[in-house]
Amino acid sequence: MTEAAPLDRRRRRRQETIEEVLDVAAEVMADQGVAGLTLGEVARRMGIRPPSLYGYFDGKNALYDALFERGWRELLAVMQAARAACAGTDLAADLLALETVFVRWAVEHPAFAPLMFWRPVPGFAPSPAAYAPAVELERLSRAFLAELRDGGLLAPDVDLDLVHRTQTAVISGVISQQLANAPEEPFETGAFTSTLPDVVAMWLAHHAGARNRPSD
Amino acid sequence: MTEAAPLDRRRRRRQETIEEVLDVAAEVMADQGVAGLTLGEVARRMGIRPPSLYGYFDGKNALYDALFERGWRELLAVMQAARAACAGTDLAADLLALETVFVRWAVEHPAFAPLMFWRPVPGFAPSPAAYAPAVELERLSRAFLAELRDGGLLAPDVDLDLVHRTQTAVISGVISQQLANAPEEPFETGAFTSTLPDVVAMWLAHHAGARNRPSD
DNA sequence: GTCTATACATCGATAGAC
DNA sequence: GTCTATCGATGTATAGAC
Repeated sequence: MTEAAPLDRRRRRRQETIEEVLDVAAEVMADQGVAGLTLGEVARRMGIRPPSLYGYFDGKNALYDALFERGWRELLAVMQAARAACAGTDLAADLLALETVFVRWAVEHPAFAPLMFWRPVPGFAPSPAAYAPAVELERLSRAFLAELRDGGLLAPDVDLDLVHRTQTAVISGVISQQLANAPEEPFETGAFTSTLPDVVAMWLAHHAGARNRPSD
Repeated sequence: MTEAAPLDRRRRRRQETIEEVLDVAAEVMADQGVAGLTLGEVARRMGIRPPSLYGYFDGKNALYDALFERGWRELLAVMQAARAACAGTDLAADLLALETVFVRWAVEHPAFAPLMFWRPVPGFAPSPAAYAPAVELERLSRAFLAELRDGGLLAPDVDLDLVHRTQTAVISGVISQQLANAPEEPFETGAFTSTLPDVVAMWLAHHAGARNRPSD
């Protein structure tokens, strides 16, 4: 009682501080860009000195790694919730809804998205642990593609690997163009995010089985 | 004779030095990433001191600006040459050929592409002059879209603005995914660049007029 | 254990000598 | 046109107070 409890409190407090560092670091990235993150600015906003941060993160790249993992973990949670909320009666509508959630999260988190989808930080490569939620989300995405195939929306003999690559390409294209050319536009009226229904429809039609083509 | 000639030589030599700075800066970006460019490294590789660079470029952002313009100017020249080489007898083949040239240049210039298509440098925004070749290339691209429409490959009442946005989105998506996930893969066998025929076909089919749909 | 204080190297940038 | 000298800011790391 006199030993375990304080240790837990100490650990919890340490974890809270770690979360605060990540919160502030995300704010700095939002203001200065991903590559504009500096430990000094994080420490300044927290009211501490830069060396104190080394008690929680082993340098700047470790902080990037934690931010990379947090971003993918949040996006994974959002996508899992959206997947669970799918009605299942209209797979095409579910597909567009899921892609909408994905793109919306990306453009509404412009501080995280470049770190997660591009490689803006020289010398930083995410660790396998930080990659884990991204891998899990890819597994989820591939499972939904199989559902689309089994539901008759994709051709029965479709190459799921090719389909997955074209899907990530067109979706990441919408995100990249919106973030690079008009990051201030909201999702609803964005010049590129507003093309998402078109893009999803063209992707689906291209990989559709014969029974779903307009001519049938 | 004793005045004009030396002045020309001086100007020419100065221009040669400027080009050398850009060459070396491009090498540094290729090695260290776009954000990893430093004036010290450029000066070191040129055998001069960092302050000497200020005689040619007004700071680091001006160097980025010149690199941004040079990249778009090169890409514009490549695209103009490809456009002139088009046979014109098969517009769909010409389209794929042009997009192939575009994507190939991007993935084969990984040092320039992020600077041109993303925003990896905090605090840097390209000047209107540096944007000029990019604007010219967009004009060229829109003109070709009108040709596709007049040639019957796109619907007669197609929204050229929307078509242009979806086109840039899907093409930049292929480039972004290839550069971010497998930058070392060559264009021919890249996991994402190899989907380019699929992506171009799905884009074209989506915006095609009725006479070009498979059912006709 | 956590923090402050401090030192060190490197970066972009400017001023002024030659 | 190039250099030295120098500045402020930054990332990294160590020493030592509490």
